[in-house]
Amino acid sequence: MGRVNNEIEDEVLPSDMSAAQSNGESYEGSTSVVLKKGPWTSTEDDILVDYVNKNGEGNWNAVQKHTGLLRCGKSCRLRWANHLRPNLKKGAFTAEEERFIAELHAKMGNKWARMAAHLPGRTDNEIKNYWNTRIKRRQRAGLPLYPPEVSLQGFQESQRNQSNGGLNGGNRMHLDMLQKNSYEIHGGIFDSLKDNQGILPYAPKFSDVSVCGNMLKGLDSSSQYCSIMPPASPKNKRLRESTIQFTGSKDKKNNGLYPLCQNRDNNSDKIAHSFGMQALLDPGPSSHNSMCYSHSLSNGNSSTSKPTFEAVKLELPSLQYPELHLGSWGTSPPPPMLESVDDFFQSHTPISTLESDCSSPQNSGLLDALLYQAKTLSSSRNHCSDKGSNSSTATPGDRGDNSALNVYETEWEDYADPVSPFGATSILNECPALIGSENSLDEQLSLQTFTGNIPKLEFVDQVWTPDSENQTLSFLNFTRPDLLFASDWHELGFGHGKNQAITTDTTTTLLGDDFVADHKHMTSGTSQSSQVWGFGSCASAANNMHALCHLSDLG
DNA sequence: AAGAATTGCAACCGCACACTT
DNA sequence: CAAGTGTGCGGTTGCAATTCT
Repeated sequence: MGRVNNEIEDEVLPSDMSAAQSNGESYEGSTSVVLKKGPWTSTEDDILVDYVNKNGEGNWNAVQKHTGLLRCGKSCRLRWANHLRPNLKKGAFTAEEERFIAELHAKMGNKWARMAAHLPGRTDNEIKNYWNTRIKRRQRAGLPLYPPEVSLQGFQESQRNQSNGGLNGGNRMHLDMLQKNSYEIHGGIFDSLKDNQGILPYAPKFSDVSVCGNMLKGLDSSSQYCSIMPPASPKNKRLRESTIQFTGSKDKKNNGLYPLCQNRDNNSDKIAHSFGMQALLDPGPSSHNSMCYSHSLSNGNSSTSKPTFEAVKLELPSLQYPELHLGSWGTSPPPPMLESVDDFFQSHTPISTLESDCSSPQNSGLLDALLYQAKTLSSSRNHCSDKGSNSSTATPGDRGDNSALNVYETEWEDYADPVSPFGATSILNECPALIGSENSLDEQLSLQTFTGNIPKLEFVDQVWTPDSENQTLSFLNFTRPDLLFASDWHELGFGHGKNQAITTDTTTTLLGDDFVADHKHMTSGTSQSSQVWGFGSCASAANNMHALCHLSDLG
């Protein structure tokens, strides 16, 4: 697309301003100099390019003085940066770029300039436009904002955070290291970024500070994302990092040595941004430390309270939809089924994250994934009644084969601006139950929202790839949504190896001993994979969740 | 074929930070 | 140290192109 530029007109220095204005151009400025606005002409471009070639970038306000170009400095800079500078890559984003952007956005949120720093030849404006378009597109299609592999990566990293006892607010994953595998998978497309590999030993050290407490305490409910919430702390200074991003491995500051003190509040703020959680996280003393769904109890009425983030802006950091279809919360009429499902999964991406990247067309990129998912969703509507869940259908092998999804090979970033949704917040946001022992009763009871949305899962669950689905359908002949949910929840986070013990502890705390007993029973009574016990125990877990929710209703 | 609606992009705007004076 | 200036970032807007009805 693109407008037909009126570059042919070449009215750089219009002597007849009224004529130019009639062409949709406008002028502004002081009495001495009237600056032009609107589309640039080729002549203007030439002038600007010539000026930059001679004088270099910067000092944009001098352009007008030296060349007579009737453009303000900001406009010149923008034009240069977005259209005129060399090595700009024009045209549609490639599949790899799209996927990479998704990854970056999941980690950074709407930090377009920083994202652009990772995409040579692309501008922040371009990425921003692309992303906004993508949001609309996927929302229309009722699809998750992030591709499954991105979601899974975040989920697994979150799990890893959990298993490491928390994440210090100032000790962040290094983005570049975090994405190491992605770069490798993307096959040298982002070679420059590979320089970062090996700078740090892949496993960073974590502090023992509880991520829940630490992050939540520092959460600055900036009004940027929720007009309801006044800023609770002074605005953090913006960090100029775009150049740091470029420096890659050569920049020690960006490689794990960032001062912790600098980031604490900033971290919390950004993390909250990443999750669109401000409203949820800082509603005031009464709800302190309440995580997702805390609205359920914020006013003592678990079922009728309205969400506190009605004014959430469109920032979508991290595995979150910008718009949560708030109508689906509380007692408001639910939105159309498909969107509801989708929204649910924005917040609980783990369920969809296990879709095998190897067996689906998603390998071809986000657009393909979009088409594929849309098709699948569409077809699922016709089959949802005879198919069980799914999320467990991604086999351990699926995960193991996908290096991009292997959290244990990812690196931690020490981002000065840590907005990674892949921090422990992710898991808190996506799986409130996992918060377990560290959480308040509010959080546990808030599970009601989970179960309340469960019936919607059936559709989205069908997104699973046919292959993996077939493998496990025999186990999944459930119709109870809570079972489906629970199985998803369990299978995703807890079904494998070293995580099981942690999982069991956590869930025991939350869900009670009978859950564990059930778990043991299932594991001892069958040789099936962890998927099986996952289902069985999750049935129990789901029941307990229901009980909790029921309690909250009564309360 | 025509009008309406939607889409996608370029550019602008306001704000905040860094640097200079 | 405060004011002024330059720069960059993220959000928003305007509008041509495209698609839909």
